[in-house]
Amino acid sequence: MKKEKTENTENKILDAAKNIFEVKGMNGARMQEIADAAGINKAMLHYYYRSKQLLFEAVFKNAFSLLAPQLNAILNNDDSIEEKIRSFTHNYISFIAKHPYIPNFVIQELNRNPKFIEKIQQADAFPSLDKFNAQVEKEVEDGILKPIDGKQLFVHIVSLNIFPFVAKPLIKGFLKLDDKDFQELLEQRKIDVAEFIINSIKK
Amino acid sequence: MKKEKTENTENKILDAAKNIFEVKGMNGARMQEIADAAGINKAMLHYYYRSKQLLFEAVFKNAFSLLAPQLNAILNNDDSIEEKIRSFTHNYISFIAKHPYIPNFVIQELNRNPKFIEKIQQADAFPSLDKFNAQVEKEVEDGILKPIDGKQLFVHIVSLNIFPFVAKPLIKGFLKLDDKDFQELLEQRKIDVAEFIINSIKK
DNA sequence: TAACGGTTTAACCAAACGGTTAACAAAGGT
DNA sequence: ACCTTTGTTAACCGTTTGGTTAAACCGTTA
Repeated sequence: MKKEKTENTENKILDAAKNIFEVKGMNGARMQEIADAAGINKAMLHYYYRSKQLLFEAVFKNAFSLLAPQLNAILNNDDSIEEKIRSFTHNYISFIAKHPYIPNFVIQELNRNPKFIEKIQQADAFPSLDKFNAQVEKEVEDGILKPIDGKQLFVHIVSLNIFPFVAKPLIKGFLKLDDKDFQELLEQRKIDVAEFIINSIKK
Repeated sequence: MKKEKTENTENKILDAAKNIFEVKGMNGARMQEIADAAGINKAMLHYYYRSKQLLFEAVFKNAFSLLAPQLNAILNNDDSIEEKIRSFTHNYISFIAKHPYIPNFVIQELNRNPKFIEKIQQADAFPSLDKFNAQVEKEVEDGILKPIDGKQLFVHIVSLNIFPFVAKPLIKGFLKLDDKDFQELLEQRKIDVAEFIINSIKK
């Protein structure tokens, strides 16, 4: 039937485009390459998405919308800061292991065109730090945490969790690790990173 | 005189290429753009560097050779771990503020072509972690530090220091900061990051 | 001053690129 | 049966790309 065909082709395109764009970026990706990966004619890309730019934006928004809920989870639930750090660290590293190209893709493309973040900021699920900041402030007052700024703590958390994925070749090089060693390092970090953070901030 | 002219042109090319490549990457940069920025004819690029690839590699090695000594400083001097963390954090953030495009450039291009790191590993000044690891082990034994793996500590340190530069647009977006706010956040991190790490690992 | 070498330029080239077109096929409605 | 809409293809198009070429430029030297 028509409808099924349509959805199939559209999804095949988006899926192929995702794989190519996430690895090669906007500048490195070729429309012909995406068409080949999707097993269709190049003209179909334009039929469904009009231009490379629009196809790319569709892929980018998809990738970003996978990332955002992970952050929202830590920012807006009712756990204590300590629990949030533990669960986020564990979940995030597991999540990225399933989507290894997303962090680098998002960061690379946001650096290429920083205005993208403004477009996305207006979207529904864009994470807000307000609750997290207030919660840190309260736990500091209550004597649960040592004095610390919520924003800096947030940057600490995302840095420790995301950077190893973004800088994988660099870290593999410095530490002289093969792929297996690196995987084990990440596995160990699911525990170590949370301990490391909590160790530092808890009274 | 001939020699001076040569050096001038060669340097003008390398300088222009650096500015363009570091911002746009290998795929985003255009030879014509580099020639324009250098104020010379496009053919000169090929006269001096033969191909885009070779010009790019010259730029990349230059950038990497600025980064490496920063790491060697922390890894191979005779300070205590605590002193190393303090000086590295302070110096590194200052250093990158002067060369803001380098971390992202190096990481982006290493992800595009992970084999680059192998070429560079054979170079003279490539940092080695051996001394740092041994030192961490010793300070743990001596009861100065809580038990921690040197490799993980190293990843913690570089993550906390480098990631904010790489993910600048992302962090600006999440924290709703303008450029001035972000600059202040980085300035504050020169102190906060070292405190944060030491807080966690010192007995 | 004429010949030489390294340097620089304008013009050119083939390939690759994103995008368009026109014709055709398949499906649905009437 | 016929027309309309939607989906698909091959061939094509203009532009941009990295790279080349042949000739000119210019200080040096014999």
